[in-house]
Amino acid sequence: MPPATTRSTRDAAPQRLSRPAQVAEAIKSWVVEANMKPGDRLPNELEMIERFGMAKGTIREAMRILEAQGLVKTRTGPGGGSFVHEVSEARARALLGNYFYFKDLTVTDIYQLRLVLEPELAADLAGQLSADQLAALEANVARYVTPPKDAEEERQQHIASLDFHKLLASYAGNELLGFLIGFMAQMLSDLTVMRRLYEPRNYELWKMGTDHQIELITALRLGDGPRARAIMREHMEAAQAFMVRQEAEMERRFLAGR
Amino acid sequence: MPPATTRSTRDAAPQRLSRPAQVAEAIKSWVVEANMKPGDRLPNELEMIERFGMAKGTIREAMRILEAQGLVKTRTGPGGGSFVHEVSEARARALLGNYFYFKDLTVTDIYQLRLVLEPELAADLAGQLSADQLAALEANVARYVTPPKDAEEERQQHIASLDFHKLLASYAGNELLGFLIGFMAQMLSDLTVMRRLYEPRNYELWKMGTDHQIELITALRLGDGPRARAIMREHMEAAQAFMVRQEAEMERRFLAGR
DNA sequence: ATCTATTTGTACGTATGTATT
DNA sequence: AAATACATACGTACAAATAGA
Repeated sequence: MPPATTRSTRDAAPQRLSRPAQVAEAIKSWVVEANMKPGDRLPNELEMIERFGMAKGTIREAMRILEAQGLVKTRTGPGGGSFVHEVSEARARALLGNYFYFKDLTVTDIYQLRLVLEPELAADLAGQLSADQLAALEANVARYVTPPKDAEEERQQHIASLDFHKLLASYAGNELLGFLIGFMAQMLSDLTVMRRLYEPRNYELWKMGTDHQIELITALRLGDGPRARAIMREHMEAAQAFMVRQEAEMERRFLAGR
Repeated sequence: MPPATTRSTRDAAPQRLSRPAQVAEAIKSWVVEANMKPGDRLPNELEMIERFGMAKGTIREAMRILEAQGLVKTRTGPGGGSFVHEVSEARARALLGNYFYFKDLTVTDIYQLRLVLEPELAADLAGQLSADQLAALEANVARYVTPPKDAEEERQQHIASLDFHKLLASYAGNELLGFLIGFMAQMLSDLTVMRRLYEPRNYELWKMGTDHQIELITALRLGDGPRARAIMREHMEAAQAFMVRQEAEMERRFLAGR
């Protein structure tokens, strides 16, 4: 382990960090330099106390910082301790969601991105999915093949249809693209969908949405990239029109992240 | 403040949280429910200790968790304490960067997104920028109007030209789009650009890059959205070809976040 | 099933540091 | 300069969890 004077991964932050934060940064750069992998064990509390020459509480606060960032997990008991941990997607979403909590993202903002990114993903995935993955997509669509009876069911189906996109995102070869699409779907799920429930059930729109997804699965199975892209694009345009009409507002809350 | 039993913003995480984590979550949902804004003050340590009926260390660890997530800042001294804080962009980038630390993002992955997102932003900004903003962009380009003399200068210019995109990102009306473009530029800046320095200075490429940016500024000033989009698209295609040729690898390290 | 060893988790008292008035 | 109001850090004692004998 490097000396406690190792302050930061970069000199970009000239601020005086609190001691726990310094310790946390030191551990981070140690993890990088030692090329530690998820599952690798960090020194235990007592060792840390000795090596850094700091009190127990200070070390514990440092570990909490790393834990909050999703970089370590800690277990009690024999063989316990702190372990390097791969930041989970859920955590990353939550952390990024915190950033946007104070901004006021609109549905329009999100759809501006979905409109170009979702078709991109669809084209990528054409011909790349396993039978299992295609089946999972079909099973998801099955959750909303019947038109909704009431507003509540419509709400649930809307959430479920967003799961379709999360599923696709999880198959992405490009992890950045996959993460973003999953993040946006999560944000939309967390909307107070239809805060004012517009009464006119829109059968046409529901029909179009599910049809798009079914056609999309076919195109993906056949490996027809251009067609998958075009269908997704249409799907997004329809969804956008729907969402914007609802004037749905982003619900301001913090996401949960394990 | 809600009772300490308020565990999480959502019941999505069935895990047993540590007490500090519970306290942190309770405070978060309290901030949301009380609709607190950045700058608002949280109860001080002693009050927290009393309200949650927990020891000082536990409370402090909780505050550290929130601090690590960028949601609060703490000051010592009279009138000090913990304050709600808007998550900074730098912090959000760092936190998201941690997630990708364990994935192996390639330059190709990033460019797949830049290729569609940067032109989108360029089109948005056409006719929207103030004289100051346009001047700032021009000033940035001025940092690399002269061809690089050596590999080191080429590296610096490359970083500087990424700043051009960060600048554009900061002007974005769509905060999600702006954040992403800034994030990607940051990731690229952090690359070990040219780990193997290819010796053939490529004057043509350098020329094309700066010309694109100069033309782009003109299109933005004139409010010609389609043209701005087209130029940026070309710019991205050229940059992608360059980067991929360098076979640049992502440097695995943690970003700094204030 | 019980004990035991290991390691984190919680509690609390005290002293120090820091910024405001 | 001094008093005040806060967080910060330390050290110790004990509680809880978990794996293995």
